[in-house]
Amino acid sequence: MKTLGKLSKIIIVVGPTASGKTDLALYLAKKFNGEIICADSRTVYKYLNIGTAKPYIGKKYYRKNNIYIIDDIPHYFINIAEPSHRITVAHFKKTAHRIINDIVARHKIPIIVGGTGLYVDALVQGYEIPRVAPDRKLRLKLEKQLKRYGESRLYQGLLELDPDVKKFIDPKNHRRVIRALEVIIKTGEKFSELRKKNNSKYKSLILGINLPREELYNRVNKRVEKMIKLGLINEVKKIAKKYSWSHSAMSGIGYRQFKDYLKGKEALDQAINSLKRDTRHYAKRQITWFKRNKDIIWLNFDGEKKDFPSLYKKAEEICKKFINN
RNA sequence: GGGCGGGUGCCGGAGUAGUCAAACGGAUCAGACUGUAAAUCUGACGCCUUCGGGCUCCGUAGGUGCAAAUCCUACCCCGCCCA
Repeated sequence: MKTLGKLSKIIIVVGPTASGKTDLALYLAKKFNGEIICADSRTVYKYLNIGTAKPYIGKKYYRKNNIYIIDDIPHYFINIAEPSHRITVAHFKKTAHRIINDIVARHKIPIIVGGTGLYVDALVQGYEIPRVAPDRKLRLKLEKQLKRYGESRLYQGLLELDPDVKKFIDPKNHRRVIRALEVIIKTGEKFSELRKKNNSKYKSLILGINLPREELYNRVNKRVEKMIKLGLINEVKKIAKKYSWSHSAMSGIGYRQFKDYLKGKEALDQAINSLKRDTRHYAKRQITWFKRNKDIIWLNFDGEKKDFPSLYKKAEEICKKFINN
């Protein structure tokens, strides 16, 4: 399965939330004639602006069709869905491929910026995602079974169909158990054997921003405060009026933390503290995810010197080499 | 000065003689993850360990008792009330 010919080069910028990915990507895009694709499961949704830290906040931008031109750099995969819809990895992967092809055809460099590790990997590592769209009815049915017969019985059933699942799905992780069953039932094949990787279609350079934990958490806390000042609460109020809390867009950090507050069940500062905490937890999960990817070139941020310029310079150098090679 | 309540692991907070290294929650750390992924889920969390176990521990110091975080005595802190 070798891809013939020259592979297109793409640059990927990853890192935990609030690490400064967005700005670094913008910088690189300007230097290298790039265009940006957001590998982010939340900025895809319209109206969720402040809480998802959309890249255009606080910047000059305009819209052209579905593309956001921020600081003169096109950004894709932003605001393409209503919060009542559900965007999935598969959707991301498909459209990202299309966008990349388009960018490359215009002799520009695609730059993927992403906090959503799964999305990034699906694209870069060529995940072959089982072609089984979520089946609501089936899921409901399985959930009912789970309730009636219990977790261990459902899990045992799953293991009978596909023993290897034991290695990577915990019996308590109902969501994953149900998805595995869904895939197996619909395809008649083993879930564990369907999770495959293709050879990547791209030659990719992955840069990761790494900040000392303490520094990162400080930045997270500060960013939350800033979001509040920018009017996050009003934003959430407005959206909550129109969309149900059960939509997956509303399950995101920055929104669900205000559910109880808006219902008058919780104090505001408590909600804000939860938001900070959940964001920290999220950052940690992202770090865990990216850590295992040995292809990432980590750019270490010096917490004492607070020297972002030299980090940018280093990133720039690495990219230059990559592109000219 | 008098009265009452209380001092438990990083924090909150159970426990009032044996089954207690001490429930539960939070924080923190580590991890899993292929169509909800900013989702969902797991583990560790006094110290040491050849993972069998060993050691230290519930304000401090003594005491009772086979056995104490739990009972007694003194002392030191903290909160509220009376003066």
